[in-house]
Amino acid sequence: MADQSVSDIVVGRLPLYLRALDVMSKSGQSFVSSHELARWLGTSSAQIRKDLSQFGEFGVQGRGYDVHELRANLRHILHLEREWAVVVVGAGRLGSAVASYPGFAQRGFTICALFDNHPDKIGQLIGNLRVRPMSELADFVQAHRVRIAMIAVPASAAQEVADQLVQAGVRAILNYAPIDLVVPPSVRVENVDPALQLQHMTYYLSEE
Amino acid sequence: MADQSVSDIVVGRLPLYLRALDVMSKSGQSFVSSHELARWLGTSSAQIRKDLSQFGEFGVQGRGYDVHELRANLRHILHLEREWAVVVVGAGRLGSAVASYPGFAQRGFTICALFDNHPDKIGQLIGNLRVRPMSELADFVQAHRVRIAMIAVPASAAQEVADQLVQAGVRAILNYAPIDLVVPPSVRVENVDPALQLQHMTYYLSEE
DNA sequence: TAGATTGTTAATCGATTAACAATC
DNA sequence: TAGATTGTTAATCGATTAACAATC
Repeated sequence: MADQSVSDIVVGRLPLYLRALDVMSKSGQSFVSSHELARWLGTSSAQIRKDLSQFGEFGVQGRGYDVHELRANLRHILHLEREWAVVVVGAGRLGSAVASYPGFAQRGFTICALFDNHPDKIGQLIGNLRVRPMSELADFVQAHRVRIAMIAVPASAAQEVADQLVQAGVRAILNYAPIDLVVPPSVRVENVDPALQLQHMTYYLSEE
Repeated sequence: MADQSVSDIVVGRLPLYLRALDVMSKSGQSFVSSHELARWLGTSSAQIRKDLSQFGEFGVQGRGYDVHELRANLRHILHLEREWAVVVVGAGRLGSAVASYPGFAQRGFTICALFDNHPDKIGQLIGNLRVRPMSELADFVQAHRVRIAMIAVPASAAQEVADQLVQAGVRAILNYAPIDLVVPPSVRVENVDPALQLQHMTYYLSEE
């Protein structure tokens, strides 16, 4: 009922619920029960009801949840009613791909700048962004009040980049470098390392 | 001691330990204590010792763990002593980036084929791979005994691709499409959806 | 030996599940 | 009203942490 302190694990499931609701909404479905949503997502209906109940009473007994309304509520809870500006650091192969990936803009994240420290990269046009030198990073982040950054530099440079981003005011980092960043507790970090996910799965694959 | 049935959450941490050991190994460190590893990874030493103890007794009292030896043990446990062949389905922007990303090969995953069903794409050279038509998928997977696939097609096509992959004998899928795949219990799926991770973090960002 | 760190047990903590009264 | 599904409580389950004897 009150959201005085919701577990991070519950918060992490909300975007998943939202993604499912987006699809249902597009397909014109107007109501959904916790059972149906659970089947869709491969969880349990009890978990969905429990999770949602931490933030309010969004359902209707006997009917389920209004898809459009629940979607709006989740977007509000997750602060997704606004556009978020994001900077990308690293304009190599990975950084370029990340910066041009249309999936971010579709879900409310506008990539507004791309930084690199390599002279050959600076000034290049990637997608519709000109690569900027690292020396402009702090000023840019402050001037545009950017709160979110993605790191796509080699592991050896990632921590230093993270330090600079935090110093400049970034509060959330999506880290593509295969290394554990050290940041103050007020800054969130999420890691993307698909090779790690493959290595998790190979445990279950028998040797040929 | 016995690995009769280790929780998936523990298995998922092993690649993280391995990644840290790779770095330590390269920097020439020969022993590491659970405390040091925990500091490095931002976990607790008790958790590391508990996790590792599920698979054997790898440490030495008073000294810690031999970096090289523990690394070898983890690689063995995770079935990473061999190269794994991987196919990528989807040769769009995302699939191309994924197929050319050198991070997979570095960690033992060889991308050996790239498939797409779009006539314009088929035959194109991406990195050193020629894009193959979907019609060749099943034969290729069977002939080369491929067990791992990555899906990088639009959400609307992902489930059908997954069905074909499973049918052909794939046992582990890394899914880049923003949708929950339905597969038999013998097949593992891991999802990559960075936008979801951003949406998780925005919860903690105050409105401006 | 003295100091350090493991592997493991027991205690704690938190998350998931089951069940059901409330109610649309 | 009868049927369905919520929100919530209590019970279960599992994961993390603390502590320490064993031992290098």
